[in-house]
Amino acid sequence: MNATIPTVYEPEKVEDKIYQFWLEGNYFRAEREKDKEPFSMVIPPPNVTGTLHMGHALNNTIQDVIVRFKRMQGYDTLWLPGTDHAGIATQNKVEEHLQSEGLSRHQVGREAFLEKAWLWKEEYHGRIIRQLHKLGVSCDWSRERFTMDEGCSEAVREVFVTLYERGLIYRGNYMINWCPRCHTAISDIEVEHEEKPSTLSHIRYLGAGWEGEIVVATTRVETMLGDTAVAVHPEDERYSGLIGKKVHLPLMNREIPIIADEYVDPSFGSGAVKITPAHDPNDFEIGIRHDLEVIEAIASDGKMSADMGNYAGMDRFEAREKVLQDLHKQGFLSRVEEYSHAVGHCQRCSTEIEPLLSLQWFVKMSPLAEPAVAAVNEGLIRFVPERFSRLYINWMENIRDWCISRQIWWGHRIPAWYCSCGEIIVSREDPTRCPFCGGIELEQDPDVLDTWFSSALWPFSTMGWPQETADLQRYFPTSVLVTGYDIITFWVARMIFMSQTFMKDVPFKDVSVHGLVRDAQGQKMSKSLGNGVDPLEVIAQYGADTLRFTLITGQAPGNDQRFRDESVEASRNFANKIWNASRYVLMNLEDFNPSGLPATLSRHDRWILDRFNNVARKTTELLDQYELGEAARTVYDYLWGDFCDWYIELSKKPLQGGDDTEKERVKAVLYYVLKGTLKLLHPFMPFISEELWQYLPHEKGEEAIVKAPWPEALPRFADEEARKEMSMVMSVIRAIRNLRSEVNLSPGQNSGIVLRMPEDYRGLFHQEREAIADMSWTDPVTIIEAREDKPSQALSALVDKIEVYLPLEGLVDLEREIGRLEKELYALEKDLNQTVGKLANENFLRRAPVEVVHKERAKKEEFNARREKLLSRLEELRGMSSL
RNA sequence: GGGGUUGUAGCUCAGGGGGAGAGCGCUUGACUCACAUUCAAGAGGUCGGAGGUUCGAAACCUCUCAACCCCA
Repeated sequence: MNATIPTVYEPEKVEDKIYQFWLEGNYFRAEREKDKEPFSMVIPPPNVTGTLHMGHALNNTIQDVIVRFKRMQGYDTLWLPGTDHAGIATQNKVEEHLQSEGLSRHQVGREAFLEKAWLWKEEYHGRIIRQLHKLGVSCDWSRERFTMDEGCSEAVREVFVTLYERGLIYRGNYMINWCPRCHTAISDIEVEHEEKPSTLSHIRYLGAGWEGEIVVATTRVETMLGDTAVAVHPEDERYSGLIGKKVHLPLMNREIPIIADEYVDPSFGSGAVKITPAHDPNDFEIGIRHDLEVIEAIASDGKMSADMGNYAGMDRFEAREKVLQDLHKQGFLSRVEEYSHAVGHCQRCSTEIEPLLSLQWFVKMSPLAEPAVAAVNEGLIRFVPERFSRLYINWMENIRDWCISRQIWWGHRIPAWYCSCGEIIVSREDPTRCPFCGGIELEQDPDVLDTWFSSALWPFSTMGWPQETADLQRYFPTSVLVTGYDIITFWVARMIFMSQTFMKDVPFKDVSVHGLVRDAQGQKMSKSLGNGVDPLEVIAQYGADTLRFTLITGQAPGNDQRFRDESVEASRNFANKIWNASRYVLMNLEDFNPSGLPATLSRHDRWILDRFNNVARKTTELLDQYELGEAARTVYDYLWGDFCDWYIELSKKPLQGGDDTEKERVKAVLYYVLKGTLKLLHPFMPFISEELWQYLPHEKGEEAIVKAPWPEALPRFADEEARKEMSMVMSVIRAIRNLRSEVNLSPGQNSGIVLRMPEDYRGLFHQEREAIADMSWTDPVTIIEAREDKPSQALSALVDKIEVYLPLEGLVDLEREIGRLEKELYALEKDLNQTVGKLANENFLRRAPVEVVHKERAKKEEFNARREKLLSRLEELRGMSSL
């Protein structure tokens, strides 16, 4: 059977089969096991708009690593999956689709449109779930949720009504960000600001009833049609006499007042600002303070409104040009200059947003923000890395009310009804008659809620709230949330205050924040640039484990990473390395019955067990700290460097030529270490580790690695002696290889080697003679004592107090050898001087920790010894060359 | 304007108060019975710049330059 294992790992033949095996075994199912500690997470629900991108792949891989680790550690784990209805984004997609059939949503009608949207959702939902399966994530699919399913919708309704009852949701006429293309209001954070070249136009407003003029500057000329004041700073002496007087508004034939407000920056431009309360958030605030008239110059379709005279019905950008021309013609344009300023764009469709006055629903934020800030300040919630808590707090402390109504159809419809008597009814049940007047002519608000409103409830709505469920009892609050820094304000912040309000608790204890996946050039992956790498294609070509390992090792907590083909190949090679290391072990494990480790172990065995011990401890610590990249690299280095390059190589001789006890011993160690290593690897590379696990002989209760117990560092395997001795032996082997390569000896070309060393090293090296010979392709290895003669013609090296000689009668290029040794001496003396300098410093001796001083002394001694040996060797060679 | 991140080998990046690291690339040698998706050896860096703290700084602090990001 083992002979049938291919020499190259073929993920495509393994992954689907293994995932099926896990699903059938119900390994991902959270069982509310009372005897275990709970560990829970909710997935950041992917949008049902499209397909999984690299960011999803990273986010979900991180979560999967964490949850698999915890599951193996014996926690009662729940990872709850689901998807998000993504209001505006999905609606746009469905509308686009309709458009391709020549239809608009208004032609189709609300009901039919929603039917289409649900069909869309079904299709893309299925696609996304299949993609997550491909990634290998271990979610509890029996608990999958959707933000618009019945339960989540009930939660949304409950929250809306309760907040309304508490006066925390209100309807008001306020300045909102309007997307003329999506035809809906959007919240402040859905606006993306982009610096753009533009022009700053200076317009002359002539005094009305007084001589003179005031010049105001604006980038949005067309809004002047809606101006209702000119503002100056109250202490600006230039204008002190004019406050309260009026100016004539050009083109519109209106007179508007000159007002004084602290908001005005007197150092900017002329120090006078035109005020358009209907089209600028700051102007709106000033309008309220001064009780200014509000004139809407631009309508919600992005065209000039009906009472804008000549400009009525004109597109806002067209109107800008026209107004500018007219001002110029009539002599009101003082000058126009180049200017760069930030323009708001719709996050979903990139249309320039228009600040508009509108009747919308809002969540009153200040009472909610305060405890939400406190939760982080008091450490109830911990951001990892810590710096993201500052970002969160900064945002929360400057928060404005949250506009939650959206003028679209796809989403949770606002549970508010308007009665002909003028009253508003907000209710948990759909009302049939008005409780105020008894009337039955009720009309539900046509708008739906911001998608993030339902996402904000995700950690508890998915567990059954508002019902009191066993899952809530058991798994809430969740243990950790894994998310990208780009949605801390959108999502994380809102979950925190909603959870505090309705669950009287934080939604999660830790927030593990990761960065973005960029392309190889460091640019953000985006559809418009076409530089996105499809995770599914990477999986198809290299396998899911490879993709996962690439994403995890490329990652430093909270930092962006670049996705490069070279890294993918490195991970693929690593997977192959694991595969072949396991093949080697399996090939040697025929007729092997696991029965624990033997009592007597060789130095090599003790060494690899010590190494494994260390790696298990370090990996566990790093995973506990969400340092996934470091953890993965730790396993990589150990598996490739220690296990493959050294232990496996060292095991070959005993397995081929050793006696039965020796063979059994090495097999037992190989089996033990490989099993442990596969376990350490499993969270990162679940498929290959499970596949190989299935090939290994099983002990009872070990039928799947998913459920195998996480390796712990065992004190009895800590072995400093083996560590030290092997380190010396390995250094000698490296030194020999080095010497041989100096003279281009290939492994096939045998050579003897002579090791000269002090008496107390001899025991160790006699025991390791064979290993040294095998690992450095030399034979015989001769060990002599310090007082014995060394070979006359040889290359030499020094390891600690051991002299290594590669005898090469008549073949030594003396000049070259002298040059090599001189170079070594030079480097050595540099180190030595540094150490000597330190030790000559009294402050160092007095203040540095004792261990450091000891270490420095030992270094000096070692360097000196090496230096002396090098010098005498050089002298000798120079003597020979002068002959 | 406010806040943040990054700057370490040719490239991409880890690391981090006490002897500069990895992968890829490059040079040399090897089809060595797990693996050429491999093995062995090597070259390559005053750790962006300047001050400071310290016995000791590439690491901590301040300033500075550069690139990027978020918020107003």
